[in-house]
Amino acid sequence: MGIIRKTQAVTLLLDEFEKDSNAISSTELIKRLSSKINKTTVYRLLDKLEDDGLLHYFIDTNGVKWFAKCKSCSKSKHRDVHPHFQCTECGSVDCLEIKVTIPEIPNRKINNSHVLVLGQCELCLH
Amino acid sequence: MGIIRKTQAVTLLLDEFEKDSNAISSTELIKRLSSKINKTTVYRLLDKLEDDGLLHYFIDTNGVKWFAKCKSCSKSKHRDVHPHFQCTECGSVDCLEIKVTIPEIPNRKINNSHVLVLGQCELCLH
DNA sequence: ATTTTAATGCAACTAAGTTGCAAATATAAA
DNA sequence: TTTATATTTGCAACTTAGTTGCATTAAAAT
Repeated sequence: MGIIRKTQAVTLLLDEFEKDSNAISSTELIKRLSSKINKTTVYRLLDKLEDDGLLHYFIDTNGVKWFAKCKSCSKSKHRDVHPHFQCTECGSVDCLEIKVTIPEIPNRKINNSHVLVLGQCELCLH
Repeated sequence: MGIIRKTQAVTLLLDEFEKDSNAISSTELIKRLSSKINKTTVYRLLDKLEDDGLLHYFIDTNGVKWFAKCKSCSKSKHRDVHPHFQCTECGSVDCLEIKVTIPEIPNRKINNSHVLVLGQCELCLH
């Protein structure tokens, strides 16, 4: 079940992703919006927006959930096929445009894959 | 800080990984060992054994932490470079022997990468 | 304007994981 | 073999992320 009504909370939440082109963790979002939206609502909206193909998420090596805007997903074809990058210094996360190929595996059917690349981001490199 | 003394708890914990060649989630381990080892100890040992290069872990798309035996890791060179596979039907997880290549990315330094492949395992395929 | 139905806030809850500290136990020393 | 010392363990209490049920609010449809 996705978003049906365009409420204030929906607008406020999506605004955060306009401001910030990187991925945002769910806890960070809850902090940022705490004065305006209840955390329960934030969790529920994130779920729904992910359902609708407007956001996608993935989980980093610490178990933290990160959300980001989808660029070319739809409700039916919602594949966050792109890898994500996390800086081991500042912790920031963003989406990568590169393509990673997973080889076939005998006796298994591959449906999807999640790739998280760890390293130093542009800012922390200098 | 790694394992210094070979206690009963260490033996019991490592036994679980002998019995089960697949990866085991931390919560599953805590359940299995609940009558013999306190959960605090289980968490602490998992940390230490990971430190020592005897176990490695990764996190699945639900945020669940899975541990597995290392085959060729050491304390200094502890890289779980291999991808992991999770069956979307039964939820089981294991280590893959395949090699996945991550291309260079401009303006970033790649240190490591985590690959999780999702699909149907050998058992669930039939 | 009124009705219908989705969305929200709140409080209480669950589950995973952590912390501090006292007691137990493995190892080294005598 | 016993004693000393330092690591490991269990316990209880805590933290933090995320969830649930339900009454209230606010979109949107009539």
